[in-house]
Amino acid sequence: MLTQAIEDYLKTIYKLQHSDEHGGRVTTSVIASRMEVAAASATNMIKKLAEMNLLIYTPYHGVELTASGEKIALETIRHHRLIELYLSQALGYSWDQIDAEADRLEHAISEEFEDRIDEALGYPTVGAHGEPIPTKQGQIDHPKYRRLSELQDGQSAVIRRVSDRNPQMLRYMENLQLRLGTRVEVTAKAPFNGPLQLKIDASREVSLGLEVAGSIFVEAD
Amino acid sequence: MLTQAIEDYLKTIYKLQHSDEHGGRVTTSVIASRMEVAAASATNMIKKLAEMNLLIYTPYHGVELTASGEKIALETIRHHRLIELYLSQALGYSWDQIDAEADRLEHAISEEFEDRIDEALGYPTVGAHGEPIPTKQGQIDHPKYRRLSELQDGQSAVIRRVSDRNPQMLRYMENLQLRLGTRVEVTAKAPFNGPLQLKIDASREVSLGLEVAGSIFVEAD
DNA sequence: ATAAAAATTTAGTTATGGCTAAAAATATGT
DNA sequence: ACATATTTTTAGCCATAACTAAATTTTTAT
Repeated sequence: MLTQAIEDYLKTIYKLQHSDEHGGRVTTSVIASRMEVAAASATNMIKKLAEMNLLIYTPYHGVELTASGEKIALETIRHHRLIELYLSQALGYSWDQIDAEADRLEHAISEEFEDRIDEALGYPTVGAHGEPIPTKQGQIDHPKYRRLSELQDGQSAVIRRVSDRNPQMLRYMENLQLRLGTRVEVTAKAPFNGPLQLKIDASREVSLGLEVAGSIFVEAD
Repeated sequence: MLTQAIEDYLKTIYKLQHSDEHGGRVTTSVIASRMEVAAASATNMIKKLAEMNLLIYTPYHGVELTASGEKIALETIRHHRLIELYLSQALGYSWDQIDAEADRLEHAISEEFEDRIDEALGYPTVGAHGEPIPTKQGQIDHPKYRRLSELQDGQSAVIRRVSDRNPQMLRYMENLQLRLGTRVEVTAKAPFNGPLQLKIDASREVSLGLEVAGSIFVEAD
């Protein structure tokens, strides 16, 4: 049976596998910390998922999803991202509210619901924060955008994705009108990991800390 | 903590208390049968709910919700009926599909979601099958409609509510275009619990079995 | 009134998915 | 290289909510 917990673990593991942060190695502690459970709890679930052939588990060294594990992860992620987009497009939710709501709804909806909101949204390929939405067949691409924080002084770019990890940060970005598709230009970069000066939509100027700039992914010209 | 199971039991008990079928006495076996669990499972949960002061439990004789139990039940029912209506109005679901979907979603949505679909629907007071929607404050009225099966030959009435218990029956009704607000006239009643002859919207004539007619609630002229 | 039937509760088991504490394995620093 | 620190696993426990089988209570029928 596919419980909510199983779907959550697989989703988390998939995202960890495809994030550049951990160098591909997805360990018990990283999973436990993302899931906000004790390491022992993660070990237990990992053993169970290995038993179900949803991932390959090398004790003490980490996990890797199998094809069927990845399939379930992508279905869950598809649900999540379609729901997020629906919440923001159809029900007027703001950027910072959609993730938590979708986290609960993603396990409760049927295929029917998935199909209907997919249709209502016009078969979108990109979610509310700019993440790719896996197809029903489990296809997904991983466009490599640069972090806004990596741009050089004078470079101009368009916002393509934002990290959805921190709701407060999302609210901050929204207040600055940093949205998907917004054009930004780095007009100055302070030294010693200082903030960067940003021109938004060729009009307003703001100063942006590196933590925020590192959570914004852009396509440079 | 309010688990899904607790909400489901309270909702079921509330509905049983307010149905005319069981003469007010809500017993373990009735609850167990509606919840589709073993009687022993129902006993366990009832004891737990009594412990939580959500109902008054007289062993061997049945249960009665307390004010706080009823409040939770009505919140759950409100969620359920708003979701059902949203599924049918905004996403084009048919009568027979909405109950099952809402049964899962009702436990997953936030107050925020409730408020937003309430607004999107224009603050409705009646659900997709004609049931009253409790207010946010927990108010609800119980209009007493007559069953279509109780009408006499020649009587005319308007459909105000249908039972949502049987999806197949709901599909059958939809096929006959028996909807909320539809005018029906009993043109003949066969003896020995036989079917009744019905004129729908002053045009089509159909023969309707008593089981279906008993699941349709009308307001007679 | 009492025996049989039906309903209900009790007792004990199971699966899920958390937890802590202790043991074991791996990684790190000198 | 080896002692120490860190990570991971094992062992054992807890809560939830289901189950079956047996015991008990209530209801029904004679």
